[in-house]
Amino acid sequence: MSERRKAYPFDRFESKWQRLWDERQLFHVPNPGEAGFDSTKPKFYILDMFPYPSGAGLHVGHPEGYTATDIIARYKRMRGFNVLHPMGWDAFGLPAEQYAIKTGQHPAITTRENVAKFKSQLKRIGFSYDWTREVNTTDPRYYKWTQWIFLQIYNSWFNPETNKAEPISSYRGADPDSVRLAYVAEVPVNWCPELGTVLANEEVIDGRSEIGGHPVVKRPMRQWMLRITAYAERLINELEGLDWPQGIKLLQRNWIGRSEGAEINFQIDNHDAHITAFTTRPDTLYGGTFLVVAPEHSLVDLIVTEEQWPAVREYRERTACKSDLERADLSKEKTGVFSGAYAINPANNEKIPIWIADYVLLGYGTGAIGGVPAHDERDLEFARKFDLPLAVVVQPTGNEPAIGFTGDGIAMNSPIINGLTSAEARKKITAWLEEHGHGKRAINYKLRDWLFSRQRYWGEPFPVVWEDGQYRKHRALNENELPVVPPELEDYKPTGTGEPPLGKAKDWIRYSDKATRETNVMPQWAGSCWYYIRFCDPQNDRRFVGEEPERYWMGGENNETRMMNDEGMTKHEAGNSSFVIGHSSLPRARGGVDLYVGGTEHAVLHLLYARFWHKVLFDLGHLSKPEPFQRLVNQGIILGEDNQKMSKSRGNIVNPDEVIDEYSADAFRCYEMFMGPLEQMKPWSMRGVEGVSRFLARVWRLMMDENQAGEWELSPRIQDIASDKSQLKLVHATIKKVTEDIESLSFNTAISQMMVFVNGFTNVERIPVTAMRMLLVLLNPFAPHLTSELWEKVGAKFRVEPAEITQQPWPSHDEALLVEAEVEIVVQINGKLRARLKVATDASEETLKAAALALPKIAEAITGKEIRKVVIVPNKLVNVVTN
RNA sequence: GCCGAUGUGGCGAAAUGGCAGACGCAACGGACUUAAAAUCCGUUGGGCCGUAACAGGCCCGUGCCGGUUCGAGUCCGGCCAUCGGCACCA
Repeated sequence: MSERRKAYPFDRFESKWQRLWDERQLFHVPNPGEAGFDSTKPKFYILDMFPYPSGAGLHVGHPEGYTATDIIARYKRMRGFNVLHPMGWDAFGLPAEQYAIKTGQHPAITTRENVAKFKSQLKRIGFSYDWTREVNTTDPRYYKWTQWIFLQIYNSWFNPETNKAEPISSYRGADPDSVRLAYVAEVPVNWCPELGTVLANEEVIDGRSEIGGHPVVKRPMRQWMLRITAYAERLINELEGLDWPQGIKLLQRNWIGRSEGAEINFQIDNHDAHITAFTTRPDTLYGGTFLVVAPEHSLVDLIVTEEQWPAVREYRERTACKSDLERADLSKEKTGVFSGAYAINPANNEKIPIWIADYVLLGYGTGAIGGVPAHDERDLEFARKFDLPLAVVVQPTGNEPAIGFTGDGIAMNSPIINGLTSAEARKKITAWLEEHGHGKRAINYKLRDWLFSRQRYWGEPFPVVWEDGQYRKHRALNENELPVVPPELEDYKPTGTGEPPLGKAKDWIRYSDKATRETNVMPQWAGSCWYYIRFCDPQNDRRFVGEEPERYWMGGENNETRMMNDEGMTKHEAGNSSFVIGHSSLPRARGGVDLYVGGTEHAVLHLLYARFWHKVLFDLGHLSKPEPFQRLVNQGIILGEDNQKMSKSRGNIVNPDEVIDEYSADAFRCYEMFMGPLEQMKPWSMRGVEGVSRFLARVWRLMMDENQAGEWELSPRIQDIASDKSQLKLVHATIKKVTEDIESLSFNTAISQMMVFVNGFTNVERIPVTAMRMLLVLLNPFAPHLTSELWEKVGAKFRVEPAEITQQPWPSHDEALLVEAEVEIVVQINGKLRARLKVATDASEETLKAAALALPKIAEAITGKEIRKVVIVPNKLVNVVTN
């Protein structure tokens, strides 16, 4: 196999073209004001999710999305856009640090090596990135600005009046630290002993760490938090205008988890205090027969009676030991303990017992609930376990039993709201509660504030110091003190105590006589939260991004000239004619990245965090639009040949390098796209690669012959002659299909059409050079090396300007050439195909009907039957309906 | 349990409500070759009828059941299966 001759001599020219593209800086796009910037062109910002450069190198999943965006980037350039298509490295993170722990090698070295490997692999595939814009999150010139953004967040607060972030100086309250968007809290966190760090909720899956699958326990620690919850409402509402898959929007909405209801105050019997409970069903208030508070609730200490203390203490200790996994285990029975105290149900003034149970979570709502066993599954289960009373207060509208009915019905046994529908009842009782000072309308979110510190080495240090003795008062550094560079360390191991590894760098920690540095570092998400902004102006050392480049690349909302250009650009010479095809279906920019392609795994993590940061920076006037990514597309996962997820243990991993060695980079690219729809999950097939490589070889041999000496030369079949009618039709049908399919990201069918084209010219003795040129232009975004080489060969004999294929304008098709004089009409009887008919195109309905009924087969079939109706679709079919 | 996506030949897949299976893979047959590989040409959803052989014809078929329609892979309702997400969120 390995010694088999290559299907075509790609190994002789692929690296040549990659080198030439580099040398000629062909894909470098200048910023406004820079040399070579063309302001008459519209912009298009097309972005990939930048990778974490792991030691294992690229696998075939990465280049799937990258190939799709590269095709569009190349296509858009040919359509006359200024295309921003950058790549960089999300290089902070655990693996490099773990490697450092094992070997003592500094993570920066590992990172540099891995980046070099990834970069060379990407270059081998022939991606047209503007490498002058490469960024690396671990570069001090980059993370200086990550730290700067943290300072912006730290130095601002969310003003509920204006519904946006403002400088902290505009806050009039007593304690600004209590409202900062970045704040310190002693919170129960997800502590992972194995990794020696805390993790965000998003990084914990089923009570285990997402990375490594180690157990995670709850433990209170001093942590930096970002007040993302302040933006919950906007993060939901502003999803609306984005061109994202509905599923991803839904995932984010569910993650944020908005629910509307009421907070109700329950007076504690014999105490001058009350417990506030959140509920989405205030209409069931009369059914509340007990109260449950979370074990960690602050009022527990106050209300528990003498005789109940031992039981409560024991219960609290027991729940504290539980992992999240155990606590969330639904299959297990509910647990809880009576506090000894009672509260008053404000609706009916009844005394109800207060229980303590871990099915109530401290982190959601108020950490206390009113138990309504008749109309809530969990409360019902709890009530049955501990023999608490039930009260039915909602009458189901159907035949369901009232006990355990959780839907909306009619309120009953509830004097204030009897007879009302649940929706009406909710409104009325909430108004009643507000009126009597027993509660108020409230909205709650599942979304928690973002736990933003990590006890690690390989991350961005916080630009913060602690003054007045250890951990007393935090103070942000000045901008001019950035970047804060992490110290060199001998030993990167976690301390195991929760004290971050940076704590070992005694000299570094000491900031001044009375101040020490913060030793936590930022999570990996920090760098990826804004890299797409930095790409607009990556070399800027005075600002995180220049105002003009930001406005140009992220501004969106095309002005008149841009609109005109977008349309006008399609007007190019195409074969023998010019014709403008329909407008682009890729959306017009409304701000932000025009197209962002990446995996679904980032649906709620990266994409939510980045939106949050973007909005803060927008509010503070640093950015021109409120959303970072206008259009999002998720590529599907590529499975192994065995239809299983690719993994080392299954031994089904496909290495791009090997595929390229054997079949060429172009075949690799084309196969990745030919496999199926971009967004679909699909299995790899080496046979499939071979098939696509055969197609590319056919393109090669269409234009090249091998002479006696075994050298390839331009085939004498290629001649400067006109295409015949059917060839012209094929050319234009292909222009149309390929253009439309690229616009709709249907790359697989675009390739199919080009296969049809090539099949049509196989064994043709005299091939019109114009048709071949057209094929090369259309195929160029998919197979840039092959088409560049052939373009050059063809150009050597038949001169054409410009000499570089990547600078060719994209053609448009002539609809008139697609119309045949005659069309075949399908004739059906009662919807079943019975005959075919050739008629002149655009024949009238009468003509069609007459011709169809005159067909012997049809005439015969309808003899003796009544024709009830004849359906006629011009140029398509005739359907005769009989009885 | 809730939410979402998907379900079409031996396989990857195509199909503005209008000829189901384009294109590719695999398989089979043929040409070229001493032979093979490569290449080129052809056949290829299932069943039945038909013919000496072609030609030709009929029926069934897009997970299952029903509906709308002259006509449904496509639209509507209900199931089933697979995958993904969330999961005591009050």
